Amino acid sequence: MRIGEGVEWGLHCCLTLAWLGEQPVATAKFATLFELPPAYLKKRLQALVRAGILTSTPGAGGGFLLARAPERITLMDVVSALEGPDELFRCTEIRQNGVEPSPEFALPCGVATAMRRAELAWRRELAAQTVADLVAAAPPGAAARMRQRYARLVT
Amino acid sequence: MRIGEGVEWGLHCCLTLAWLGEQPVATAKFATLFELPPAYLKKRLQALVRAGILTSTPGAGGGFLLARAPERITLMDVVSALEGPDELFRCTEIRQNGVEPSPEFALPCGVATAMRRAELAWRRELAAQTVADLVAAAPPGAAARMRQRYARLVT
DNA sequence: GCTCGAGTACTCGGATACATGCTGTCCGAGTTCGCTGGG
DNA sequence: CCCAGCGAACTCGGACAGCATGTATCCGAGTACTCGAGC
Repeated sequence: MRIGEGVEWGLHCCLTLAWLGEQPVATAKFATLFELPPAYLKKRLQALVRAGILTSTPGAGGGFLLARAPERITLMDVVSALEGPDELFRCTEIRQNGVEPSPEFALPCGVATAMRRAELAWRRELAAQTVADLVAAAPPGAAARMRQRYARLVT
Repeated sequence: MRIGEGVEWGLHCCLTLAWLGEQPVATAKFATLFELPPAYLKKRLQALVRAGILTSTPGAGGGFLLARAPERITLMDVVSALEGPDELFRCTEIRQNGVEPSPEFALPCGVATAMRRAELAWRRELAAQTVADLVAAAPPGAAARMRQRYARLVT
């Protein structure tokens, strides 16, 4: 029960893209910025492209770009894109094992319902926060510092 | 990002123990009831013992028992006992990589804060529900059916 | 008939293998930029 | 001086290994019950 690193990477990349503005950022740039394995980072960013969160432009000067405004990218979007649409808790209906079918089982499993209630609270909270909120919550000047850091990187 | 099966097993076992009352239930009984691998199920139940949720009595006629009243066993207890105390989202502070230390980093990471907020909502919802709530939410007669099912098993 | 004892069967407990999925890496297809030659 | 064409470098994209965690299993230590012999 541990969320993959890709989520942290993806969120920081989205936040960086929001800070930098319109210019495409290549995988290698992100990998250098955060000291991450370039090939695997690219794999995760491609998942964000498939989910419609990022757009990718090939060729020299290409890279990744936010597919839509930061206000319209929720943390839920990023998490479900990188971790899959599956739920944390998967009910295998063990209550029905070893016993003949019963009309009682038409009702949803109480254990699953309880677990799903908690999971729903998690997803709701994730969906309520956007990349724009991350931008707003960052300390003042953070965007400028990242832009400078990025510019120095190109040199 | 998938919760282990042990959580589902553990919750159903706790619920069953609450239904059955005071009599200890051995691993083999649970395994037969739910058609689960006995050895592995035992391993998971032992984790619940270590967490102080169940008590175990060795010897013939032994088995597992709830360590305290169902009202005092929350889903959070069971989940953290079986999945470990670690958090879903682990911040590795990649924001600090590849750049000299800065006073900005004294502030908590915004990405981690956002993720933790969602995770806190999840844990809060888990802590708000108890095994007693599962008992109350079950359809009427479920406890009696389980008792009968268990009695038939002993035969 | 009652008590004591050893034996037996059953239980938990921890140490040991296997499988799935996350992590990490590689090479190939396509596109853009820059340079060069000609008009 | 301007333009077209070619080459090269850079980019993404998907297919291929390695490792860690979760899953599954086995054997050993300890305890309660049971049966039998002795009193």
